[in-house]
Amino acid sequence: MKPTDSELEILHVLWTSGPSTVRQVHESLSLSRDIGYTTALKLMQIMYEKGLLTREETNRSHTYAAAVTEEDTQRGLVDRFVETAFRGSASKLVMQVLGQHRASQQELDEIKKLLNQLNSGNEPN
Amino acid sequence: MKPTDSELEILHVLWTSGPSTVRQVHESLSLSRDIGYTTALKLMQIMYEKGLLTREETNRSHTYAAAVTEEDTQRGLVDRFVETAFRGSASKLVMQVLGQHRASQQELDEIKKLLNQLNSGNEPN
DNA sequence: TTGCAACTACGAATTCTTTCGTATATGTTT
DNA sequence: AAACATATACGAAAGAATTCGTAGTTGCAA
Repeated sequence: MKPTDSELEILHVLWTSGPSTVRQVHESLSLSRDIGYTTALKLMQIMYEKGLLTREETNRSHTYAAAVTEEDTQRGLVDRFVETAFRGSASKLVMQVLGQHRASQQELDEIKKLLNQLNSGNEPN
Repeated sequence: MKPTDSELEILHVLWTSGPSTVRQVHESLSLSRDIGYTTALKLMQIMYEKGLLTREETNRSHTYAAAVTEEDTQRGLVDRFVETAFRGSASKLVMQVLGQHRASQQELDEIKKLLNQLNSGNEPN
């Protein structure tokens, strides 16, 4: 259920580029790190067996696609992360992230808007 | 550098309870899951070798303490997590967390306050 | 002082992830 | 058709994490 880091890399390519062949995924991965073609192949085969990917088998080559959505996957990862790293305290995680990473004004505004929605019924800040 | 999940469990006990013997840590871990005494011992020995724990050796038993702070550790974990799970987008992570976990009014207020600080110089929301 | 209880050290099995080499099949080009 | 490029499948090695059994030491109690 929980994708490993390598698996996440592959999922990201597929989420971003849509259904792809091993070659395409491998080329994409190669941009950011050293990885052999058969390594990528093997990873994708295993992910297929695990149900993380679907694939369409043409004669010549297979076309793989993500079997899980980015949203669902991130939700699961966040749950796990809040639990293991912050002992369940989501707000501590949020504080930590906000304190430590630059966000654009627009992003901050979006977060504020969301907060206000979660907040509806209380006097504005 | 990156503690595993098991190592985080142990660090949490030490952060919470302060310096402890293997027995004390083991008892604490036993509350939440099945784990043998020598398993806890081995984990702590390895963490000591890795530099994650310090220890004081009395004749009879050793007293272990966390060699890293909770803050520093969480900072590192967050960095890694933002990178692997959210491709570097901290604000997406924040949105996801806020949307998916209940936070108390007080926590929401704290987050707002922090946002306003990050924001100083702009018209209030 | 003899023996029991509690402790450490260590080796080893298991499982998971990542990696790649090699064998083999299949199109394509000359 | 022969040779070449490109696919897949598969086995296996290497490294990390987790688990626990066993051996051996040490303090304490009867």
